[in-house]
Amino acid sequence: MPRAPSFDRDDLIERAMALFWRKGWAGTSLRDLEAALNLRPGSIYAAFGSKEALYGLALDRYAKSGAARLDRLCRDKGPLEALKANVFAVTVEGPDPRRACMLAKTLLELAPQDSPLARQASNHLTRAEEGFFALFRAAQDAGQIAADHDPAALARRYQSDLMGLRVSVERPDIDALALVRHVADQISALSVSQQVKPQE
Amino acid sequence: MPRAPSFDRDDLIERAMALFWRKGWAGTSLRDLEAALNLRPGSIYAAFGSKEALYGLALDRYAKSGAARLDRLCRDKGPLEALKANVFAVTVEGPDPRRACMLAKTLLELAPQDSPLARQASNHLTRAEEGFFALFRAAQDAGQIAADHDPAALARRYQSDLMGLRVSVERPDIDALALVRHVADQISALSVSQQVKPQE
DNA sequence: CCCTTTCTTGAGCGATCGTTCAAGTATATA
DNA sequence: TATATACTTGAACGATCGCTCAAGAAAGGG
Repeated sequence: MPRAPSFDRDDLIERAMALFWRKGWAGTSLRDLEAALNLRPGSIYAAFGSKEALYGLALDRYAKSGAARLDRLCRDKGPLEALKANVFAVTVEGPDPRRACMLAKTLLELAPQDSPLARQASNHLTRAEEGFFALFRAAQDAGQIAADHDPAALARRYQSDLMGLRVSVERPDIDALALVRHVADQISALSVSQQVKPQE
Repeated sequence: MPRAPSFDRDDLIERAMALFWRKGWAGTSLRDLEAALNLRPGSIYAAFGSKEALYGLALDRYAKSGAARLDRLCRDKGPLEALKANVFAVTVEGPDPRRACMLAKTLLELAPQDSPLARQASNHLTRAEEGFFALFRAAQDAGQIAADHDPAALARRYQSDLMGLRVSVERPDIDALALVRHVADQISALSVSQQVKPQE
């Protein structure tokens, strides 16, 4: 049993994720990956099989780290404050701010060509929405959100708002903080009953 | 002065726009364009100069048609109802529903590589936001929106919400109508004073 | 009619894409 | 130390990319 691989597989996926996230699927060439991973093409294909498979692993890694961040925030601050803090975390704070969601970018780029990666991204988004739902329901159970709000609707809306925010903050000429605060304040406003009923 | 071009330039740009919008910049090859425009490469380059120049014309066309739709809605329904109707028009109704905004797709795909097309898309988004601002202010002047709302903040937020919605509705497995209604209802709720002040 | 001017064609350019694989290199076991 | 078994390398493959250009086709003016 000779010769172990000289690289750390997790570290490679992490670096591939950063590259794919920033430059997109078509914008990232195998040559780019070779440089970022410091690996020759043969090694990349031996380790991951294809560019598509590596992208899939990067997607999984991205989704997992997002869920982990939300869990951490919830343990520290409780459900409602976690949802609020998460908005700031993915837009104006943190190590990777001002970047659109990788799942959204994947969906927009690859859904038109029916790529399995688009379905994978959509599945991750569904699971993320379920996570938001759990937090909104917990917040409601704790009395932090008025009883006449629907946690499922809030979760759907929260995710949509987050994606819109994260597209917006990629623009160079926008007041990101003001926009993010506007969304965060609306989450705080959920503590009181909604003002206007949905129209028939 | 012999031989006029056998094609309608506006029609070509329209068809190129539809293709670029759906498949993106990198996802649309010159071969795809040749087929969609029924033109050989020489003619395309004689007429437009480059793939990039044609994409730029498609972006302008896209932005212009969006502004025209909003103007039309405003004439028919007044400012606030136009903003509401526009949400439905670009998501669940119309001839091109369930498609993300072409400006947003351009921004996400090309901003990382500092393409002039990304700047062009961002400029169009800024002008669209100014259009939203004008309508929110008009609605406020007409008494349709409570006085303590800031039209600039509403316009910024409206655009962000719209981009989020339009990413969301590209997903196959989402209740688009419920989500869109949630956003539209919130616009209706602007008629009453905001409940919670922004935190310091 | 011919001539001039413009538009149209499509073969094919160099570059780059994702990918393969035979050859070389390094390490644990015997 | 010798051998077996991986891991690593990088040249190069066929396909496709955006794009060019010389040659052919079409239409008004004489």
